[in-house]
Amino acid sequence: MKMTIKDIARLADVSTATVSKVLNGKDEKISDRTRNRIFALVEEYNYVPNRIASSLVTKKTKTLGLIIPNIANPFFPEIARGAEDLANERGYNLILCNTDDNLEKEESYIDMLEEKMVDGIIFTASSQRKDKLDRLSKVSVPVITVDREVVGLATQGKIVVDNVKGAYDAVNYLIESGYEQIVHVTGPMSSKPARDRLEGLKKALEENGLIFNEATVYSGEFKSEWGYEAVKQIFKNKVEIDALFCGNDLIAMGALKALRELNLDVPNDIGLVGFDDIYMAQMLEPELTTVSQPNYEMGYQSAEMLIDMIENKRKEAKPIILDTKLIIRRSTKKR
Amino acid sequence: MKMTIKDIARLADVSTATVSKVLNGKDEKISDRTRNRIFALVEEYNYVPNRIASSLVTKKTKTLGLIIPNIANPFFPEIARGAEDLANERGYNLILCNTDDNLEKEESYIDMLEEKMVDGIIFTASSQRKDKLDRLSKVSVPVITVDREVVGLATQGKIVVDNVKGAYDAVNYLIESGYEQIVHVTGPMSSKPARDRLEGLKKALEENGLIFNEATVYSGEFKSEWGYEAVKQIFKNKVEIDALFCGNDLIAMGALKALRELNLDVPNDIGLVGFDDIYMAQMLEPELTTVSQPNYEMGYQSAEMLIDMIENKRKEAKPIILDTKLIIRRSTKKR
DNA sequence: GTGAAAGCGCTAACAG
DNA sequence: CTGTTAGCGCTTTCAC
Repeated sequence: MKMTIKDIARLADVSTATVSKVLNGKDEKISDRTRNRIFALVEEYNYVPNRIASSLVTKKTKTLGLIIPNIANPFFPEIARGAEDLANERGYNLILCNTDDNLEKEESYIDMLEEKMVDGIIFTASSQRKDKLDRLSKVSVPVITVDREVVGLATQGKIVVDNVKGAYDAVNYLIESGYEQIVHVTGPMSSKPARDRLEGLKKALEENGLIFNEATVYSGEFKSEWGYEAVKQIFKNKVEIDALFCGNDLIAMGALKALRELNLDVPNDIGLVGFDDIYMAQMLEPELTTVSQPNYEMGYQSAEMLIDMIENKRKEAKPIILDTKLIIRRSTKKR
Repeated sequence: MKMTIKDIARLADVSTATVSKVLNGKDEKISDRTRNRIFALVEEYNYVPNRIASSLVTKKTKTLGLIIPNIANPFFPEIARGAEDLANERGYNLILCNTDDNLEKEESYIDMLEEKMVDGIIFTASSQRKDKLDRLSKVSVPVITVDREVVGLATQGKIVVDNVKGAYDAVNYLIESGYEQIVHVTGPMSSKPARDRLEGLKKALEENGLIFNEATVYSGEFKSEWGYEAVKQIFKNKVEIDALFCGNDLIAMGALKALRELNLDVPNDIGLVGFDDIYMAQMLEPELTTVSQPNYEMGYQSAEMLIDMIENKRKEAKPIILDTKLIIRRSTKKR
């Protein structure tokens, strides 16, 4: 039978208030005798406090929502793990929500999370269109946006990576290595990271006196299938291209597969660079040169920022911009 | 300001009981007029019901716990995704817990989940030792164990994969292909899947008239690092070996890397087979022959079984044993 | 059709 | 040092 605080109180011959104080460590003025008696009873009867009941009065659930497009996408597990680790350290739990980049699912999860009275939400948005996301601006708990920021959502916390610089570094490195005809295969331009990475690419080209050509950008999805398809498409016609800068590692993986089928050697015929440094990147043959994103760190810091906001340890949430790092492996070489 | 059911009741000039009924669809005998009035108010004032409060009375949280070793391990995201999908379909949420195969963390998460009154738990255990897991047998909600069963935990639901058969098929195929000196690099023997896969290996050897030799089993961890290290270890001495059957794909990936460094060709010098068919397997060079596990399905079915149990739609939970499938790719060949 | 009232299990003043 | 009391926001009989 399930024990309640009342049962323990009765058995210990004290009031529920006393038990509550002891259990919550607010027991400076409780005698050791009763404290010990209570703990013994709790142990003996295997009493488990009902946090639902206490949440109802404290208005804190110690639960956060984590809204991401898809945990099965290798980009997100590290973020989730980082967030969960920090949350756990601070005594919070995480509710996992997969949206498939679908606005309706996003809104429905936000509703559920609010109903369950989560203390805050970590959110990787599918869309940048503020108007579509006005549901988000009505949320009554703190929200941290991670990776893909929601433009126009001013009041909330934000953790992003410097995608412009990351792409700039990568392309710069390609050019320095002697690659000259760089094609960019990337995700949808509705996504901020895709736009930022494109911007970094342009900047690097310009600074090196190369002209940017719209036609060298293949925008599709952040998936390996798209990388594969794009490469097949690109090489259907005779083209002059010696390097592929991919919007993320999944695209690069698909591209690599297609290049192999086309009997093109990486890095000798074509230099290949990805973005993200997912675990897989180092397992490819050749190992993939890529731009590493601190995913675990992003998750960890987003949870930290969020909990700080919840507990008022941080008044104003200024955006955190994390640095990327170019990881040079064997899919590129000096020529 | 946050609306409560009282506010809506007052505004609609009805009792909270009526509002509650309408909101929960128990409104057969409520007039359309009041029903509509209530819905209008809910809309207008953006009323969000407090599920914490209702959980307190209904004793249902519509929340499940998902306890896994590590979401960053590529084996688990698919399971998590499957479980979350079904949960979402049925109106449940999932709390994510990473244990790192650590018993203490497992117990602490179980405690947290019970305190938060989850309706059930999906659990991938780190250990098979029943005695150490007696915390689990005291849990007051339904538990489904996935992938790694907890021996001796009779009353609960169970979803596993036929690891014996999976391994048997793989090794049988290796032998049929002409490989004869098969070494097994696998995870810890404290894990049931590792033991079962070893059993399948033995069975296949025996049936083919080959003798099994303890010394050909390298038991370590289910990680790529171990696969790498094991191969280096194996080839330190002159050895006769023409195939590597790995306990999982991560191990196979590490092994592949080491083999490459040793200038051994896969599949010509060495045939390589993994287990799991994680997404990465098809991206390797050569693409990895492996035993596919229905991970998404496992997650999905475990959540389904669990929710059925919670809602009494399933009285007794008989174990579900899912089939594996040998996926032949280019890391093995007929010789 | 609808409402009054009791209570879910806990915390938080405040009083003593 | 400890207990009394009054809720938290909701659901659920049962009565009208």
